Amino acid sequence: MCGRARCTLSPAEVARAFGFPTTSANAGGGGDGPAVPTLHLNRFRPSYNVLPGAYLPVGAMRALPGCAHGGGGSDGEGPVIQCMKWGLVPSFTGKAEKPDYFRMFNARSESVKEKVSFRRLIQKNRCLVAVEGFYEWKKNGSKKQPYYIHFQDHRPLVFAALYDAWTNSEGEITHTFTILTTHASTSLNWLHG
DNA sequence: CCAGACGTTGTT
DNA sequence: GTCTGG
DNA sequence: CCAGACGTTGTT
DNA sequence: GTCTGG
Repeated sequence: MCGRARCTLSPAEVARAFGFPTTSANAGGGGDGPAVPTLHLNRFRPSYNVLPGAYLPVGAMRALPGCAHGGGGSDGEGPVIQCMKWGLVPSFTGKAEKPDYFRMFNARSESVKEKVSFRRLIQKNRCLVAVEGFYEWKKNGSKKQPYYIHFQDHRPLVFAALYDAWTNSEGEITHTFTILTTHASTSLNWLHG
């Protein structure tokens, strides 16, 4: 499970985590950055306590509708880094509804292909999300203790995710994503009970 | 057919 | 948008 | 997911 | 204990 995370990664670190190219600090003269198109990165607020409803940089392979494959190098295709809100708000959500980012912030990979709300996104709406780590709470009697999960070498974690776009009654488009989960690794089993 | 839901966790 | 329940 | 509230009457 | 809000 993952419902709370830490992300203070720079755009270049995010790009590297996704395996996307970056500009060299030497050549540019102003420090390195993603060498792929970016969108709305200014909306990202680095935080040690990111929760659903907040923006995170997401990596995707953008393909414009109507140019599914074989188009030549238009800027509507290829890798892109875009800010999206954590917590899937499906495109079919009513325009007047209040978006609920907490209802679908995770999708079980074991069942994602069977779930009506997710399966339609698998082919064309995959994306990646990079964070430094995430939090799990352990119940000790009546108390809850948060633990921070991360790699010892500080390599970012890269989650598989699915995204969608929702348009509200004002015509504003909100991009959201859900992080795929899987069974806990054996080294984290102690945290799950 | 139409109406209504569409998810996850972790638990005894 | 797509599946389930009635 | 966690944190915090959890209500009614009758009013400016 | 259970629901709402973030």
